Amino acid sequence: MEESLMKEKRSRDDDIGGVALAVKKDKTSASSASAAVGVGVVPKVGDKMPDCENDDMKPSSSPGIKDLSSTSNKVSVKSDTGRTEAECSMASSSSRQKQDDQLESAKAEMGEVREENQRLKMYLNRIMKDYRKLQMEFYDTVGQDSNKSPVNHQEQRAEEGGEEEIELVSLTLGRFSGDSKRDDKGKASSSSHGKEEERGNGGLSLALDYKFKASKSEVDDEPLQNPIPPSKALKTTESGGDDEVLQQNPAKKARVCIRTRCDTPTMIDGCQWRKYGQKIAKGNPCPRAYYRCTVAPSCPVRKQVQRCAQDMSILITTYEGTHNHPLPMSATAMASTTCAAASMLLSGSTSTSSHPALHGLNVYLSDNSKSKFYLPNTSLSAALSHPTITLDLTSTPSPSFPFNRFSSAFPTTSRYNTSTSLSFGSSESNSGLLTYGGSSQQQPYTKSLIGSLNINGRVPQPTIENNIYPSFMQKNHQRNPQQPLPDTIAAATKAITADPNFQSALAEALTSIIGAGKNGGGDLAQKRAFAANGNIGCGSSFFNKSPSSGGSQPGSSIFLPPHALPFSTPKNASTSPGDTGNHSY
DNA sequence: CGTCTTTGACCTGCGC
DNA sequence: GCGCAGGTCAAAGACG
Repeated sequence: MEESLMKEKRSRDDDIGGVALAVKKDKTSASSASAAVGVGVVPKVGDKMPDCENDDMKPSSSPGIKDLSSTSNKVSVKSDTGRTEAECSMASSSSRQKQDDQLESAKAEMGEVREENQRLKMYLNRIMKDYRKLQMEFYDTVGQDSNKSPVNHQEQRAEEGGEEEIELVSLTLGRFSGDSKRDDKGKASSSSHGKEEERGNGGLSLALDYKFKASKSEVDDEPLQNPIPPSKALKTTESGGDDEVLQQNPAKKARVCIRTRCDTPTMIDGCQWRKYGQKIAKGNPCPRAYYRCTVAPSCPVRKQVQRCAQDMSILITTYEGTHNHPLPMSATAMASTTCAAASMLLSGSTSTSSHPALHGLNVYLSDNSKSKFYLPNTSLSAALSHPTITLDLTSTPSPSFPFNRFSSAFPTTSRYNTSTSLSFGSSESNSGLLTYGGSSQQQPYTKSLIGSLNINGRVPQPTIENNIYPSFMQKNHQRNPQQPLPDTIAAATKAITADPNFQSALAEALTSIIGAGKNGGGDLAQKRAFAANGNIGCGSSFFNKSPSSGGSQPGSSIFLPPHALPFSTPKNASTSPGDTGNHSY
């Protein structure tokens, strides 16, 4: 709204400039005409431009519409064309009269434009005032709610302090503009590497965005970093890191671990992976599979997939590295999220504020002092050689989480003695996939999913064959009546993330958004997502498509049947070639 | 026949 | 220095 107004205002300003330019143009033409006369060119009949050459008639840099008249006054004096001064004076007089007319009309026009501009300014100011007023009301509401929890209390304190971030939840599909830093250092590998990176910088990225409005420079936070310092493999392919990464985690690889409930062998994230190894890790009877990105031959990104020892239904996928190639559109969602998580991890941030893609995902950060930050359900650890951030998509946020859950799996060190967990909350859903349909068509990426998802309180359908998008808030109220969930966006976020079907629904919604516009399927997907009784359609056809039907299914998600055995990895378990993005994990 | 997975061997880092 | 565990390599086999 604000932006459009500014645009409009700018447009008005341009109009003003156009008028001024037109005036100058007239003057210029007059000057050139007079100059032509000066060299003996006969002016057209009826052309009342002065016959007298006059250097003063040349365009002046001054606003000087009045200059026209003033220079016209000198015409008769300086005339050297052989005409009498009287003739020259008559011509000058008529010319001056015409110019005066033009001047008057131009002045009148400018006056009108100025008035309109003033009106628009007032209108803009009024809207800005209303906007701020509403903003303050919203903050007040959030502040009241935040009193009920230490997490929100901190937010309120931040608001009151005026220096900390003030949160605005928005789930956005947007472009990341800040990959510029990532690729600066190491491009030992292919020469096209950098170009691809540059190309990718403008690509679509998709993230759950929890923006801190009114916070200085937080929106334009640092570029998404490559969380992975160079590994042995990376040394020859890419630098794998920026200075900050290297400074903070020298010789350490940052990883983003994602826990999902998933019956499929691997989490389908839209990227192409090739299995290159498998190991039985100590303490876990389930083998750990090692995958490498095969979208580009030199891509250093790896991922590890392992079942949780405690709960075999939980799939733990660990990403590391940075894609040095454009990503399939369907892979950008996961890439952005994990990239943001890694970025947060590597920036050493104990606040989510610097990583918008993680905001709104109920992230707790905790340290030894037991003080809580706003990072529930995200585990952050550097226990081993790699700082790892865990995004937990499996469970409902718990106040005691994650310390009990991850304490054994991710022992902390003195330096990174923090536990951060990020939860989408899906304790029941068995669709751990985070698959987003591919599409090459650009969409109005910056959408607020809060609005777009159209949460309307409908009862979710029991199966994915139907619209499964539930009333997250209502459902959450029913499930946890003791938990106050006030009617605020923060509460909505909490409710959304706590809902078991959120993953699927969100994935579908994002699929719809991204996939829309590429073809009919995309449009259909969008319609499914945003129409249909206000529910987010969880397009059953998408989820029922077999992965074997081809890796390139624009606008489709892939749902592997639950009977698939863990680690009986199908070929092309996660493929989605298509459009490009560029992301790091 | 090309691609991918499997799997044992090898390498590397870390703790003792 | 040694052992352990994680991670990677590469040959062999499977599959379409």
